[in-house]
Amino acid sequence: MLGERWTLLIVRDALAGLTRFADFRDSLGIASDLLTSRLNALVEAGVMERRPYREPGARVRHSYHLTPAGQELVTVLASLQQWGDVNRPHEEGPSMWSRSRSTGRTVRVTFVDDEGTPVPREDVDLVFLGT
Amino acid sequence: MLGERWTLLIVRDALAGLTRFADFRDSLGIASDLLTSRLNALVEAGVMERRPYREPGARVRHSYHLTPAGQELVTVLASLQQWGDVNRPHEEGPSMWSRSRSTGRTVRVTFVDDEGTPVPREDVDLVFLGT
DNA sequence: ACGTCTGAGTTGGTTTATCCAATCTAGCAC
DNA sequence: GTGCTAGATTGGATAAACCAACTCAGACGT
Repeated sequence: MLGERWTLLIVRDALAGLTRFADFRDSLGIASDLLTSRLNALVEAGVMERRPYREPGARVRHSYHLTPAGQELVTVLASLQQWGDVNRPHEEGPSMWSRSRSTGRTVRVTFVDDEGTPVPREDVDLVFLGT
Repeated sequence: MLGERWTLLIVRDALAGLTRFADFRDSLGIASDLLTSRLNALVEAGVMERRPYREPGARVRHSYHLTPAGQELVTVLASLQQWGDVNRPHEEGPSMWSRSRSTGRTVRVTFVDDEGTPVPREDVDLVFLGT
C-alpha cells in the first residue's frame, strides 16, 4: 500500500506540516485525480484522517492529518532520506534532516538492541520465516 | 528510483540471500521482462552488482549481489517491516525480523542522537529546507 | 557433428495505471 | 439569482505493467 506511487511522498509532505489538498497538489505536482485517490487510500488505511475546517468566508472543507500510525512512518522516511543522503547525495546537500525537538540535536536512524545499545548495520541480520 | 514497483521487494529478497534471476522471479512472481529491467536499474544505480558464476555442466550465468550501498538499505527495509508489524499486523505474526549477528539479540530501528542515546519518535522533528 | 534441453533474457500484444485538461459541485458573497 | 473558488470527478491520451510466446547460447547425449 505504501509502495504505490506518490504515497510516501504525500506522507513526507504531511510530516512537513502540509494538510490541505491544494498544498499537496502544488508541492508534489500530482494530478488532482490521483491525489484524491491516494488520500482516500491513506485515510482508508488509517494512516491519515480527514478533518473538517473552515476558513472565514468559505465553506467547510477537509484537511488531512497523519494519525499516530502515520506519524510512525517518520522512521521510514528518515531512514530513506539518510540512505539517499549517503548514497545519492545532491550537490546542495540534504534538503531534510531529523532532530530532537527537546534538545535540538541532530538525530539519525540506527539499529539498537533491547537495552538501547546501538548495533552497527553490518552486524544486523534479517531473519525470514517460511521459504 | 527505489520507489518503482518491485524495486524494494527485490532488495528485500536480496537481503534474504537470493542472488539468481530465477530465484527472484519465483519468489516475487514478477514477469521476467520487468525483472530484467529492475535488475539493470539496480545495477546501474550502484545498489546491486552482477557477478558471473558457473554451475557444473552449465554455461556461465550472472548472479546479482547487493553492493555496500545496497546493504545499507537494510535499515529502510527493517523500518518498513517494523511499521507494518505494529500497524498492519498479520495474524501469523511477522515473517521477518532483525537480529544482531554477534549477540543473537533482536534489534529494532530507532532514532539516536549524536551520543548514541535513543530518542523517542514523538520527540523527532523533520526539518526541511527550501519551501 | 547434430539435435535437444535449459536458464536468461526479448519481443509483441493486452491490460492497467498515470497523466492532463476540462468539467462539475457546494456553499459563501453580493 | 449570479459569480467565485477549492476540492473532486470525468474522459481521453500516454506510459507502465503484465503475460505468453519466442530467441539465444552453450552443455550434453548419441
